[in-house]
Amino acid sequence: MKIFNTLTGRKEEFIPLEPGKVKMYVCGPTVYNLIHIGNARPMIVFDTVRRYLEYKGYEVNFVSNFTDVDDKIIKKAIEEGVDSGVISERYIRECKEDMAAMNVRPATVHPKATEEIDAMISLIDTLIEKGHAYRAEDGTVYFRTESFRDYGKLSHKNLDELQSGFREIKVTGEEGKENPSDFVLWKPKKEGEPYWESPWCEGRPGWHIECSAMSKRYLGEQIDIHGGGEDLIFPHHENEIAQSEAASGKEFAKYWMHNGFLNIDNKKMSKSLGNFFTVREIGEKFDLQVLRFFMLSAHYRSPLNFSAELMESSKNGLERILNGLDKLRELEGKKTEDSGLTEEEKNWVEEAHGLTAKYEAAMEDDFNTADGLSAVFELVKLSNSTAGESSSREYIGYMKKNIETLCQVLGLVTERKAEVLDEQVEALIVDRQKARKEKNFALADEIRQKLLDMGIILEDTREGVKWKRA
RNA sequence: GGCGACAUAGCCAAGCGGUAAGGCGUGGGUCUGCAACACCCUGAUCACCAGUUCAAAUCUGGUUGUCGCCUCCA
Repeated sequence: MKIFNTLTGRKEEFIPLEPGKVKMYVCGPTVYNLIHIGNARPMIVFDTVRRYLEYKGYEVNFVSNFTDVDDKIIKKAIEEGVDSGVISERYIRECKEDMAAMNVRPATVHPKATEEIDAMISLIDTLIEKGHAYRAEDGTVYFRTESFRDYGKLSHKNLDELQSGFREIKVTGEEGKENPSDFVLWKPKKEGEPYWESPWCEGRPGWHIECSAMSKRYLGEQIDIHGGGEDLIFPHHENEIAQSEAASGKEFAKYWMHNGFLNIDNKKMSKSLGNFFTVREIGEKFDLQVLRFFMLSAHYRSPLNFSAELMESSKNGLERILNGLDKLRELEGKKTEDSGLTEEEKNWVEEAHGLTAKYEAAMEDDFNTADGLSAVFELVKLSNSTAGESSSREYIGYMKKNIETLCQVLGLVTERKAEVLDEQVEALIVDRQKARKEKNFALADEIRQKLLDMGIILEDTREGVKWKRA
């Protein structure tokens, strides 16, 4: 299995620190509002990575944090006149709901920054002791970037370049820094803000130290994979490396994975441009499985443009897979006896094996879900054109299981939501069937239109009448 | 200003040196009372220019265009 490592800029063979086990950490959202579809991309991407690793037999310890102390959360709390904990708790709850709707599995652990302050203080303490951090006059603690030789190794920049970049920017309120590229580990409280006691001052942790501390606490000093959006490469991940490696003297993460951005109209989403969608908003118009399918249809490192048209197209594509599976389930339900694979079916099974191999090869190559998905489509086509009434039970079972498994690895829910039709709808369908039998098609069409108005789409298949929600 | 990514059919998107996967859409056909589903058929020489090579969408150089990071950000 190959993974593109931002650290080296190359695809590398994946070798876990400990055979059979994978330790991964993915930077989670700051919970000050409903998550947007940009936040959803890393969630879906890394959930898929995790699923594939598990499919390969790895035991995955997956940690993803919630940043629940931050300027934006505090601002919102002040606006609403509540404690900041009320805000963060609320949006953690909402975020988990959105994740579930996207079929993103909960992490093994979801640590919250506010519950890990002790670990952060102790890490900062170690950094000060080792000369990698210092306390300024006002109690702010900064990381001394010059003390860390490898600073810039992830973003492939050196301190000189960074500093020439910084020259363009006015830095205010940070006069206590020895160097403009030093960053905050601990900052003093301001009036009305939540704070914690520390050896330096009453205050709160800087953003970067959170992830270093939580990763260390739940996964140890060294991890296999660290993931996040590409915008986190600098400064967030660069700083995490500096903190973690300066403190432990060991390589922090072996593989750094970064997903590309989700754009709207080819522009990064931002509130100022007004091109901003929450997952919740999209969920009102589409099943969020469609959003997941959409995101997996491109490589995770490519930028991906979002639009309603593309969602519509994804919806139809997903529907094709689901329809194929429906057909197999129908057929399977009718088969009661084993008859064994026919010679012809053996050939098709052989062909399906080849497609499964194609799928795996795609996933092995830096999680090429777009290519993996194409193999699923080919499998669906094979199934659609070969499985029927006369197929053996083994063949139908095999095809069904195969497609289902590959979809599950991608986190696509293949089961239709079990919905019960109310009696009225049920009765209308019976009436329509009766009308059809009597060749009273005018009445039949009238009933079908009536059902459509109620949001029920009918399909007359060889296996009988099927229905689905619009 | 510094660093980097990308440019493949109407749209989305794989491919990473051996002669263009897949999906959506369009048009035609088969099946069906009709519709839908499904199936069959239908489309590109890969931004442009130059070079390396027996062979390039794939490598090199240049041009143009788009985007990102350098500041909170997935």
